[in-house]
Amino acid sequence: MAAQRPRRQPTLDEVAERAGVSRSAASRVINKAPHVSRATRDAVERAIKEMGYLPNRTARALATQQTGIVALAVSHDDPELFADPFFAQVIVGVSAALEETDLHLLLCLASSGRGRSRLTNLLHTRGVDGIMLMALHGDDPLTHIVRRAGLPAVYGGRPLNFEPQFYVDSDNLGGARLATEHLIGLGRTRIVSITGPMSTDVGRARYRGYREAMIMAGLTPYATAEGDFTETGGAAAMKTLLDSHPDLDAIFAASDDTAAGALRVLIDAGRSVPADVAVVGFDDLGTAERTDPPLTTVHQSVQALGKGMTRMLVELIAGHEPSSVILPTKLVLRDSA
Amino acid sequence: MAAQRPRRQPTLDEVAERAGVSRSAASRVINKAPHVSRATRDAVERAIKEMGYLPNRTARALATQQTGIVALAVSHDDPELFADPFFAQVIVGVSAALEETDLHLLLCLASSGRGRSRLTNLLHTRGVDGIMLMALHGDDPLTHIVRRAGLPAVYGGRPLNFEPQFYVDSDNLGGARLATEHLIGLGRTRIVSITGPMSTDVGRARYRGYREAMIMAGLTPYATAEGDFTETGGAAAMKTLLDSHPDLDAIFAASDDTAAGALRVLIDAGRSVPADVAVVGFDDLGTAERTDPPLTTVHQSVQALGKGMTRMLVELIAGHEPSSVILPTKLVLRDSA
DNA sequence: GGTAAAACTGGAAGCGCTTCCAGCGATGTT
DNA sequence: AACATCGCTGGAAGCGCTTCCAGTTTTACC
Repeated sequence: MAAQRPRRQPTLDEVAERAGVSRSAASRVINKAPHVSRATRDAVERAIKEMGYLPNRTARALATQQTGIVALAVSHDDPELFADPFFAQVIVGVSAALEETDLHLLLCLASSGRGRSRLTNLLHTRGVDGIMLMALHGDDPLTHIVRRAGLPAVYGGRPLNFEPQFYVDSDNLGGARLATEHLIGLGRTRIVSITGPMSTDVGRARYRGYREAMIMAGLTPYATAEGDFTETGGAAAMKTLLDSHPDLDAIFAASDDTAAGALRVLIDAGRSVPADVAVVGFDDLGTAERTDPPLTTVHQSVQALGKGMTRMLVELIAGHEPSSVILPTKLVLRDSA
Repeated sequence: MAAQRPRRQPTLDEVAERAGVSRSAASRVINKAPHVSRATRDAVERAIKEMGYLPNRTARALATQQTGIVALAVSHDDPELFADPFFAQVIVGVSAALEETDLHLLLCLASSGRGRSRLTNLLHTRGVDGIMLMALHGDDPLTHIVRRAGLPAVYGGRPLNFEPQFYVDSDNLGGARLATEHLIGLGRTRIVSITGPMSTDVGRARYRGYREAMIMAGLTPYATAEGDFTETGGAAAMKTLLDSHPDLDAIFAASDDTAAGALRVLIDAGRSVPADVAVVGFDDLGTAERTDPPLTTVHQSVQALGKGMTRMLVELIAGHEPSSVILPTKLVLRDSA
């Protein structure tokens, strides 16, 4: 048995003929355009129902110059990194928001050069109505590609090299400040930070939050080591910090995975958490609940990020001019601090 | 400053005019069709380069009746479940395979009724050339929707209610057998299984593998409790098993998350793993390395699953008739057994 | 040099839809 | 009763591409 081939769908012409009206009339009722008499509408609607008519997306797209598709591009050298629950949450958020429109989601994992050129091509061939971009490091080539294409574009998070006109971001600065203030409130003074990569805006913002909170409290940022948001990175950083500042009494980690790595090293070193050293993480995307002890952390709503980006893009496509959004973050208290 | 609107791309007509040939000639060179003189090709190619021409996807799609887009549909009542790393891996695999074609990926999270009707509509309006389906329980409405649409479709895993014509699946049966045989080889005899949901093919296949291995070895399947692939489900099942069969000495868990839950309960109950009770899981998607002790488990290559589905779909779309594939699974030894 | 075949070409007809426009009869106004 | 106004209608011209076809030119061969 061969692959089941699509059976032919009826066309608008056929519907119109059956309803005894012109194609333009039929088109009008489908698009709920004005200037359609009751009789015409009924006739067309009956024909549609009887024939099971559904307008052909492609044809409509050609006529309206709107594909009804938006892209979500994720840029990463290593496609494995896509397995980060962060992206899953973004996608869930985006999908949820899209469900209220009649747009569909095209997912581009544009890691390799090939992936990027495919994306470039997609944009220039008008394959999508707009694009959402995630996870851009310093000067990701994607930013240039997208700007050149001149399509509606929104960013999730901010790239480092320029301030995009339209973006949604979590309040990383505020969240980091919150975390640090909490540690300070606990009476800790020798608070260190394991940062994210300084080549990213997130990394820097969270570091700045820590720093600012310390200074505001009249403390000096005690020490810092750069991590990379991963558990192993966190563990490594923790080791060097423990070497250089053995008397540290609290840690602000730029991500929960980082904190998890730190936790492991800390326990191995015989420190008890939170008694000897308090630690707070950032993200709250699952890891935080699974560590031992569970992490006090800064929660960011990644689904909200996805929703926000989507709504913003929809606005842009509709020709409006949305303004960028910073989503609030909040402290979640668990056992590690 | 307003949203940057797309600047007009040159059309094929303009290219043709500039090259001094007819539109059909220009089209031929673009599609590398035969019967094009050297002179014509050069002229057109120069014009293309000079004007930065790229063919409009939608127009081409309308003319060829091929959108160049394939859908990946994920069906789940709870969109949160999409956060399972399983899906991320599938997507990575699919993307990788797609990169060698000029197809793009449309992602459908068709959970709610609304999501499903959007998908139905997408299929019937010929918005995609084919579809890949994941994670279908017993009689997911999606299967009917897809069959009715009559588009090329491939399944990842097998639904319960019918044997799809085209699918890619992991060798769940064989893997479960492998795991159980390993436990038997360790000299364990009172081996229990925490299964997956019996409303899924995966759940059943893994159970059957366990059962068959036991019987083949002349043992009787010692006891069984139904889980749901989650950690909490695993923990609950473990408790009941520990109550009813306190002398159990090994566990085959139908997933690593299940095993993780079981592990927790086991440790809390004072049993040591693997000394008192050996446990092996299934999946090897990250969890297995993070438990304490790390899990011996059955590895399945989910990326390969994604790639396989994609290649199969591409074949189908091309009009060929691929045959379904069962991907091998293998035992990965860690510390829990 | 004459013929048949092959290579090339442009015109035109689609693909299935939207939308502009001119034309029509039915209302509303003095 | 004459006029402007409005709602409704179908014809026709797109949207930007592919592809069939008939016609023209080249080539190959005797």
